[in-house]
Amino acid sequence: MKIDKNLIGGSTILILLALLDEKDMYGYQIIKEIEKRSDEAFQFREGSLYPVLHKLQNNGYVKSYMATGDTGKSRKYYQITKKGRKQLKEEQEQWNLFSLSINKVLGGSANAFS
Amino acid sequence: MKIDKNLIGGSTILILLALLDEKDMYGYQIIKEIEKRSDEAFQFREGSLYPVLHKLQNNGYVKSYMATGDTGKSRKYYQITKKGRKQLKEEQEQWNLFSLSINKVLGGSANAFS
DNA sequence: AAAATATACTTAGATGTTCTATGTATAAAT
DNA sequence: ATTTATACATAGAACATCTAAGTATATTTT
Repeated sequence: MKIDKNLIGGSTILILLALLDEKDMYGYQIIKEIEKRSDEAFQFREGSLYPVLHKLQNNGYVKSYMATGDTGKSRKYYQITKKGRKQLKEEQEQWNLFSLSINKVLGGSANAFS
Repeated sequence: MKIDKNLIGGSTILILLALLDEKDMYGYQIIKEIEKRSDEAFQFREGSLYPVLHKLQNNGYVKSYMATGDTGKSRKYYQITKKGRKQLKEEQEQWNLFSLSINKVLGGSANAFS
């Protein structure tokens, strides 16, 4: 099953910063990695992802550099910054609280998660 | 802490249908109930909630009726429909998968949820 | 009694975000 | 040689939410 786009929307930045906190990655690689890890539940298109990466860079959460890897292709790698790591921590706390709160609100419902 | 609006956005319909699956409620009551259950983490404004209720009604997920309760004030109660309950089930499955997938993606990160 | 606050619903328009669609270009596979 | 996968980019469309304002009644405070 594919997940409704506007569920994912709010957590895009969390996902991106979490991945880049592991290692530097380039855009296309991020798309493939997210697909793989989520068993295809999350699917980003380039037109959706790249503008977000640019926004992250404008906000100072990541910086980028060009590099040519083992292949001949030139790639734009993104690297998380100190400010980005701080933001990541904030986003993780937000996610934990959000997830908890949803369960609280649905908790009153007798057959939630039935 | 208050939760970032665009995290909540994607799950608004899930929350509303889950509440209305418990009992009929009117708009203002829904706002207060969500605040209470989430310990103020979720805060909807009227201008955000009412249009969503109207959309739910247009989609046939809820129907509404006017009623004057114990007070003299006239209120518009919303009631979930059969179609709405079907949608609720779908939204719950989506939420479960979404929540799981986020954890999968973040799972690779050494200090996720640290 | 008057004023202020809480309750209750509504909508127009601004804002913001994502998606579609399209373009460019190279490397690998058929 | 042609197709597919890789790789980045952006304009404009489409969509959703929020702000702000308006209306009206009931309750509480002064």
